[in-house]
Amino acid sequence: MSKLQPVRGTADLLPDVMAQHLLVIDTARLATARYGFQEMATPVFEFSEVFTRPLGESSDIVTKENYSFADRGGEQLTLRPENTAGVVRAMISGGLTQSLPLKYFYAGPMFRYERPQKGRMRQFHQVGIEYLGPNDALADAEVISAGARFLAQLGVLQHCVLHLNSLGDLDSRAAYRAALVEFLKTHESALSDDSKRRLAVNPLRILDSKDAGDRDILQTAPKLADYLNAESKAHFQTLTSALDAAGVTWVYDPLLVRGLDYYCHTAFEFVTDAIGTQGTVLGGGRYDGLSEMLGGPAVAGVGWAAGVERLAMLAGDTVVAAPKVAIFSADTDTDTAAFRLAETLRDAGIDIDFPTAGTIGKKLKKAARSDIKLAIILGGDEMARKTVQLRDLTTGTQSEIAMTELADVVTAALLAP
RNA sequence: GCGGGUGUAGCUCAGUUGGUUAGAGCGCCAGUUUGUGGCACUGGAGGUCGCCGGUUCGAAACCGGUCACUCGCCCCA
Repeated sequence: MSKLQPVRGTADLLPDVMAQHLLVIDTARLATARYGFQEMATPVFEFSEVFTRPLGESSDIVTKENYSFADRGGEQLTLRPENTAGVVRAMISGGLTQSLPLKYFYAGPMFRYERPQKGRMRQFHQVGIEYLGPNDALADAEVISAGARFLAQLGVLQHCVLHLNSLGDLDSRAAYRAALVEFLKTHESALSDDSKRRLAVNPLRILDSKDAGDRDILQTAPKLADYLNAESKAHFQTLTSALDAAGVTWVYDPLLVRGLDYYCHTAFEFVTDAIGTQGTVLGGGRYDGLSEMLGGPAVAGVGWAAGVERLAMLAGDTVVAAPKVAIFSADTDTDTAAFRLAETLRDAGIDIDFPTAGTIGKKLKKAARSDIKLAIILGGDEMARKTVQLRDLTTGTQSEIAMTELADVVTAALLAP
């Protein structure tokens, strides 16, 4: 630590930014509540196995990306890099498999040890939903619709494109993976270095390689859609029909994949090009294999997570500060009475600022530059007459109001446009 | 983890081929105005030039390292 800085990849959320985050979170909470998703929370850390067991062979994630540490008791713990595993763990450890289906909404910080970029922090924030129990494609449709509704209510849906793909069930996936590996082996020498490594570790990821040479090779590669069995095709058909019927627009993206073994059927992402390379703003899919990989019963699930920072950037400065009211004591003699008046107005349901430092001139100067719109001024003369001066700081108009009428007059003034 | 760019006041930035006390605008504080803001004028505070080392008579400037930010790659549960 040098020169008191926040830890790399973390940031303070000062009120302006916090207001944007809260707008995103509140919008998500309201939009998903309309579908019956209920808010819950899991701990920000778990036993490391909760996150490592479902990952299988997959590479860098565990060793390179997790924030892991041993506590004083020697337990190996990890700060949650995402919330789905925690929610499924909560379902298993709480015996909630007796109460299926479950529809959960969550919001909170996540942690990944990565190189920070725009829209990519080491501590970042997500909102998300998980729909546990049904394996029906209509559940997928509902989850995706909830995501689209959330983005629409936030006012950013028009900047996003919904990419949709089907990974098929376990059998379909395995068959395709084998065919893809066989094909790519014949072109291995022409693949990029990164993709040569992926071929051994996570071959499906080669499908979304950014390397131009890789993309050429993929032109003639076997297509995932050709390896879907009848059930998998039916699942995708049901989903897309439901989305079309509901007016949710989407594009088929055969290269959209998920590397981990517990994913199946639906994979989707809402993507934007408005905020840089980290353009996925909300993404999710079906994860029927996850519960068993965590040691629980077979429980199907589908859900999504969305990045609060990225959405706040997309939504921009849509947060407007509410006008405020402040009380100013004109003399030290009236300080106590002004303080009491502030409490009286707060009792009446009005938000009141009570600036204390400096002369009335100083205080009004500060107030004029802040979001304070109404100034209530109390001095000796007003005290004697049981009145106050009510000054509108935007227009400069001022009038004397009887204290008994003050709450009503202020309330009316705040409601006026 | 890999590569490019950038670090000078709270913010946005000047700073000549290396030269003596490092500047501007905005913001902040105070006064002109001891019961009333915005405007104006006057004054003031605020910097180890990210940090460490090197070259040099002399470094904010040149070189090396390091840290941070930023853009991209890897990864993206």
